[in-house]
Amino acid sequence: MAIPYRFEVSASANEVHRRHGGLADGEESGQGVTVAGRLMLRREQGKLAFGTLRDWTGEVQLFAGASWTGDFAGFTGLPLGTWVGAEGEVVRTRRGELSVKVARWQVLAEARRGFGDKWRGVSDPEVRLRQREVDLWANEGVRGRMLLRSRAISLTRRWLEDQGFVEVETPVFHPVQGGATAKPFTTHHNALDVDLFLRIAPELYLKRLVVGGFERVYEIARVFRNEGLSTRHNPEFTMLEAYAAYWDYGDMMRLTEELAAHLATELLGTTSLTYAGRDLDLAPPWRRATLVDLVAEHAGVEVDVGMDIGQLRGICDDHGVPWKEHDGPGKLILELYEKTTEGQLWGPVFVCDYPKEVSPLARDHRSQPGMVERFEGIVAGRELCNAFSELVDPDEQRARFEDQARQKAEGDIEAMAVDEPYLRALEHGLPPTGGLGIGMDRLVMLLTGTESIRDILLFPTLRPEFFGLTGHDKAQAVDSSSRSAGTIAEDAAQAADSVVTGTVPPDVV
RNA sequence: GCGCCUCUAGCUCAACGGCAGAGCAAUGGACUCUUAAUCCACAGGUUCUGGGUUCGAAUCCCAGGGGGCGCACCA
Repeated sequence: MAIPYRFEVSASANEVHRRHGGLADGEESGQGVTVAGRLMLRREQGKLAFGTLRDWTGEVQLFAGASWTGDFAGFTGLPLGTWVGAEGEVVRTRRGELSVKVARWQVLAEARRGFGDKWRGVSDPEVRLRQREVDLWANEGVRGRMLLRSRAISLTRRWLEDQGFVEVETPVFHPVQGGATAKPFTTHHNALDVDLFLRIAPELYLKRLVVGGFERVYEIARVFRNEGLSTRHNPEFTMLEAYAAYWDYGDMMRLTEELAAHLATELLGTTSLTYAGRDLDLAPPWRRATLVDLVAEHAGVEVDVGMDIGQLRGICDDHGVPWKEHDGPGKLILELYEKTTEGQLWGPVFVCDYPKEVSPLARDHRSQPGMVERFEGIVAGRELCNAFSELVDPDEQRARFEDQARQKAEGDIEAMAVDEPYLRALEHGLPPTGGLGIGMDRLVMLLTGTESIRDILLFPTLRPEFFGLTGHDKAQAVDSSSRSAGTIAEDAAQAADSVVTGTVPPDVV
């Protein structure tokens, strides 16, 4: 059977429904269409056969009959999952299902592997995550969720551009670790013979662009952090960073809440969400509260960066918060907040004003000594964003970097290094600037109601497959060390045969 | 890294110390309005691996492997 090189589609499943939704039961439209997609279900009835064709806009029924369909026998023998192109008149069956009455059809791709249980789908995480192409067909809602992510990113770009922001691309390879405190991945460039870090944040390059006159700039940056995996962490993730000259962190709070509300309204039609079984309303304005006030509220204790270190350690002990000898007052207060308060905040809430000690890139607070103008947006007990009035003073920045470098020398691999090119840029003058970083994956999790980051990443980071094997197959292959390599390769081919599937209502987005 | 849970047919799952099963998929057949179509027939297994206990192990124990969740680190 010859597979064509192209196929002319005149209507998507969704378009067929839109154009012909008014047909009465048993009525024929008199209009022909060609449609294409995967055959997901098949119902045979003697000399009639019904098939459910799915494309990425939805589903439409194929209605075949021995008296009007070419190669009717072949049609009834199509394995589920086959890509089919079909041509025929749009009709509504007597039982009320809008259908393409198939005159001619052809296979556009064979499905040598099935999609498993057509009703229950596939639940094995190994298959769902490693073979996302299978998951997308087999499990309801997966494709719609992934498409929603795509639309969220697209809407974010459009919205920021409407606010006068310009998108840029800055280097992924960084010679100096900076812009955040995190463990980097390292690599090496041979021709230059230099070690490089994969970026943990685009922050410093973006602020250099503000120095260069890009007054409102943003990047949707894939960043990399060499840390653990969890339902909320993937080693590579997507961070939106935006910087606006002449703005402070208060302006950035407004930008954040307006963006989140805009996305929710556009994608879901409302800012009132349900997440993890609880109500969540993203409508602005979000609550603003200082970090120390929230600690007082949730831990029942008043703290201040001016307090005696011994007293703060005692408070940490009282709340079961471990501390280290070299932790200063600011670090202790942050630890206390993170252990006792952050997870309790359902939000959305802007937690404002952090200790200077733990914020090397944020500007001194205009009225609170020892604090900086920084906020984190907390939603559902998690950090959604982090933003500041940016530190613009090169001397102060150098002192903060040197303090970071000291911590690095003491063994803190997450601490920043002194970034001389960045300091040189600051010496050219960074105007007052507001900066913001939003974890886009977490924002999409909120919008899709998913509680695992892997549910909104098409291909999350996983342990690599071995010879195409996973799980116990791999164990067996390794165990059978007496076998030849060829045998293992054959086993791999068989093991890869695990297939999958299910039914899926139309996930029209 | 530590703790808990889990691994049975292509998929989803039963059997919980006594003959390893069902639904779906696949295969063969019946059926001119189906909707997870239905009906009949047929086929499908190293119960993750290795060891142990037992008259007898998918089941209990030990070790290893894969996966999940939680903790820690972090966004």
